[in-house]
Amino acid sequence: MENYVDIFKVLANQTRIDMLMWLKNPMDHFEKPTAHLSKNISEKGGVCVGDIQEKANMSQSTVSHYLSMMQKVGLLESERHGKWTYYRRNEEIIQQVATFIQKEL
Amino acid sequence: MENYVDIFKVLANQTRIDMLMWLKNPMDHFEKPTAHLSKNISEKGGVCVGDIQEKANMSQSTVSHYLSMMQKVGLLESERHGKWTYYRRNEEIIQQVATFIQKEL
DNA sequence: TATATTAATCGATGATCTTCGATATGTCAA
DNA sequence: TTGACATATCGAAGATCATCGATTAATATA
Repeated sequence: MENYVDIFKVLANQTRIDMLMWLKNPMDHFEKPTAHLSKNISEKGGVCVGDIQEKANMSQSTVSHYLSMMQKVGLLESERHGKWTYYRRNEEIIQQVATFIQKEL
Repeated sequence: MENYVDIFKVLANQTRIDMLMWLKNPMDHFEKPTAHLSKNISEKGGVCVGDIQEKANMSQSTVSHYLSMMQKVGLLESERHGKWTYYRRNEEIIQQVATFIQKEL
């Protein structure tokens, strides 16, 4: 895992915070989040870049970049299926950040 | 209170994180944190800018600026006594940030 | 009141972040 | 194998951040 400063850098942006919250309950924020996925794959969930981009209303390159930096610090995990890359939250790391602030910071 | 993004911006810097941790247990990190303070004042604690600067080993202006931005977003509170300004943690806000991440983010 | 001390503010410069469009890469389907 | 589509990467511009030294403001004291 990464340094907490790097995680805070990633969180220091409203769009990226929004993305994290959208992914908390994909059904509430995306039309058909797993439309391209076969059932067994879609169990772990995740939303593809295109859907997130549409919601974020930013350029494809920016959204891809944001998602990749969120993954780099551990807040998200990704899985590629065919043409699509699905991103989902890494709940463990997110809780670890909360615990760090609560106990150590 | 401020937006959480602004709090994360403040936390996106190792020196500022260090400062927050030093202030968690001033006795462990500073010589005589309350040397200039009369007893009744020093009960609430706090460390003056000069002591924090010495520990941080950065310029006076940078340290003062950092402390003031930490205060602006609510992570610290300050109190001036004579020539000195004492900074201490705002535990409530800090816990609020932890809770935000744990429950809402 | 003049001076020393502590902290805050100002102005500048280099570094990093934000964001885009263009291009490259990977993958499916005709 | 050639397009079409989804995503990733590249390179650039403008904005914001990090950090400093110099100056100003506030306070105590000689």
